[in-house]
Amino acid sequence: MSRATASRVLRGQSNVSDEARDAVQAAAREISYTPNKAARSLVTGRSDSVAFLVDESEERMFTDPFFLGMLRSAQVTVAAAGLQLVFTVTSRREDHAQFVAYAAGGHVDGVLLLSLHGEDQLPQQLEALGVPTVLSGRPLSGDDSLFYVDADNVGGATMATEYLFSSGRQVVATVTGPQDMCAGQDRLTGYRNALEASGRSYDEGLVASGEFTSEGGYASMQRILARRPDVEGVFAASDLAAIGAIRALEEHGRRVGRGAGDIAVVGFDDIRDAAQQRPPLTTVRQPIAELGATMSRRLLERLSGDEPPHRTILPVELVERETA
Amino acid sequence: MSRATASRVLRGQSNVSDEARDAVQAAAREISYTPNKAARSLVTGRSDSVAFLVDESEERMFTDPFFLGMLRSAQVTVAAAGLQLVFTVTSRREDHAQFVAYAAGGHVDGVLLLSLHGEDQLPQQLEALGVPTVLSGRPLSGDDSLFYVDADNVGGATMATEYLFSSGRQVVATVTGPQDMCAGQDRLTGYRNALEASGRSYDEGLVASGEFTSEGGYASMQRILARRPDVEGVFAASDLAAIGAIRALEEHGRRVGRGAGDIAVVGFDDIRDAAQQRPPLTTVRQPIAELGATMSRRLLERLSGDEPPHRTILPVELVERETA
DNA sequence: CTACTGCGTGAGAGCGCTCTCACAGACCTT
DNA sequence: AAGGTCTGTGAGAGCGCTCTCACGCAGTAG
Repeated sequence: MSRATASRVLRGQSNVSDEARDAVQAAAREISYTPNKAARSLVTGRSDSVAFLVDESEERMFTDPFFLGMLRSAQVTVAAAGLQLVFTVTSRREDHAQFVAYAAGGHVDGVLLLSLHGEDQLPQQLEALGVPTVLSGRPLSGDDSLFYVDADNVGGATMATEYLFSSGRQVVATVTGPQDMCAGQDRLTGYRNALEASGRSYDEGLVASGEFTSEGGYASMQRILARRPDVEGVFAASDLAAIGAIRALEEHGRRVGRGAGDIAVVGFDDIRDAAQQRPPLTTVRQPIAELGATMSRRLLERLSGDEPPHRTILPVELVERETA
Repeated sequence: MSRATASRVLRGQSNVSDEARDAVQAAAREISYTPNKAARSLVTGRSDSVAFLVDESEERMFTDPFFLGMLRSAQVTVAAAGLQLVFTVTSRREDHAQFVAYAAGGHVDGVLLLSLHGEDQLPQQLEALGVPTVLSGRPLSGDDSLFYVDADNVGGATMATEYLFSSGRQVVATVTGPQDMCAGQDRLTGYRNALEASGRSYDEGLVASGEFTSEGGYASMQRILARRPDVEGVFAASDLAAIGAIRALEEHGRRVGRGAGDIAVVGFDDIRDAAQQRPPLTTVRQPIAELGATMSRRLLERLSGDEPPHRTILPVELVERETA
C-alpha cells in the first residue's frame, strides 16, 4: 500500500481496486486521518476557498439585508461544495491593492464580488491574474468578458412605476439609488422607460438621488416634497429608501396607502422588514437567496473548468401590500 | 542572497543587515512578490486563520443582530491582526464532528465559539486537540479551564428587574431565554436575585421560557397574560423577545409605557431596532462590539503564546426609553 | 598572536501531499 | 504463441516555503 494509492482513495479517484479502497478507508477511519490542507494546496495550487468580497463600509455590509442575504446563500452554496468562504470587506480604496495581492498569492481560487462602484477595474485585475471572478450586478464598465448575475432591475422598476400609473396616480416621483452603481442606474432607467411607454416626459423635479439607505430615502423625499407637493406616487429604488421616504411623507402629514387620497409608495428588494412595516410595504421582490446561490454556482462552474453563461438575469416580481 | 535571507526579511526577523533587507524588499516590490501561504503553512504548521463558529441555525445566525454584531467585530479585529476569519455555521449536530476533524486537520489556529448549548463538549474536544478556543458566554459545564468572554447577564437582569420594581410595579414577570444556554439561565438568575433582594417570592406563573426570538416572546407573553392578568411589568431576556411580548400585550389591549396604568417592559441587548421601536424600548445594553473584539483579542493572545485571563465579564448598562 | 564570542549568512533538509511515469500482471487480438 | 492493450500499483520527484546548523568574518579578551 503506497502513499500514492492512499492519496487516490482519499481523493475519490476511480482507478483503485475495491480491496485497496476498503483497506485505505478503514485505516483512515482508524486513525481519524485528516488530509493536511496546506500540503495539498501546495501541490495542487488550489486553496479550496473563495472570497466573498464586499466593496462597502462595514456599516453598510452589516446593516443592509441585501448583503446579509447574499452572504448567507453564498456561504451555504460554497460550503456545500466543500469550499471555504473567506469573508472580506474592503471599506477603503487602499484595501483594494491589498486584496489583489492576497488573491494573487493563491489564497483563494475565485472571488464573489459585490457592490462594485463606478468603473472600478478590480474584476479585470483579478481575471488578469487568473482569479475567476463573478460579480453581483452588471459592471458599469460594460465589459463583456466579465461574469455577472443580476436581478432584472430595469424590468422591476418599470413594473413598479407602471403599477403606480395604473392605480391612477399621474405624478409619480422616484427616489433613486446611488448612480455609481448599476442597480441604482438601472432602476432609474426602468422608471424612465415606464414614463416613456406611457407618453409622459421626464421631470427632474420628481427625481432625487440618494443612497440605498433609509436616511437617504428620507432626505430625498423631503427634497421631492419641497419641489413637487403635488406628488401622488413614489417608486423608491430600495426598501430601506422606501421606509425613509414613508417617514418623510408621514411627517408632512401625507397618508401612505392605496386609497384614493393616499400617496402610494413602492419599494424594491422585499427585505424582511418590508412585510412587517406599518403599513406593509408594496415592493418589487428580488430573489436574494437565489441571486447569491446562482453567483456561487457560476463561480464553482468556472473553477471546475466550465464556461458558464457570462450573464444571468433573474426575474423579479411585484408584491402588492398596503402602500400602493 | 539566499532564500533563507529573503525569508528572514519577509518575516520581519531582526537578525538581518540593513543592506540585505533593503535589497530583498526592493526585489520583492519589483516582482510584486507574495509569499505562498500554503507552503508557509506546511512548514510552520499554522494556517493564519481562525474559525468563527456559530452553533445555531442559519436562520438564527442571520436574523439575530447579536450574532451579526459579533461577526462584525470579530472580523475587524481578526483581520487587523492579519489573520483570516473562516465563518462557519453548524446548524446540525452532525456538523460538530465534521468541524472537529476540520480543526484537527490544522485548517484553523483557533476557534471563536458562539452559542454553545447545554453541556456540549465541543470546546473541550477542541482544546484537547490543541486548538485554542474562546467562548462567547460562560460554559454551562462549569469547566474552569475554558476561556470565555461574557456580558454581565446576571447583573443586567437584576438591574432591569429592580428598575421595574422601583417604578412602582409590584407584579413583575419575565420572559426568559432558552434554558440550555448560559445567557438564558443567567438572566433568569438575575431576575430571581432581584426578587430575593426585595423580599419577594418566586412565582412560576410569572415566568415563561421561550426563545430569544420575537415569536418566542409573543407566545411567552400570551401564556403569562392568561395566567396572571394582573401583571404590571415584564423583563424580557432579549430585545427580540421584548418586541414580541409588546405585540402580545397590545393585542390584549394593554398599553405599554412608563405611565401609571401602563405595563412596563424592559428588554436585553439594545439592538438597533430597540431605539427605533414604537415606543422606543427600554433595555439593558450589552456591548456587542466590545464582546466580539475582546473574544478575538483573547484568542489572538493565546495564539501568540500568552495566557490571558480565562474569564472576562463586560459590564452592561440600563438604557431608559419609553417602555419602562 | 591565539582563542573565544557573536552576528549575519548560506546550504540543505524536510513539511505532507499529488502527480507523473514506469511497470507488472491480466486480458485481448491476430 | 507473440504482441498488444488495459488496469492497478509503487517509486520518486517536487510544490515553496521555514528552520536548523555550520561557517566565515568581525570584534573582544587573554
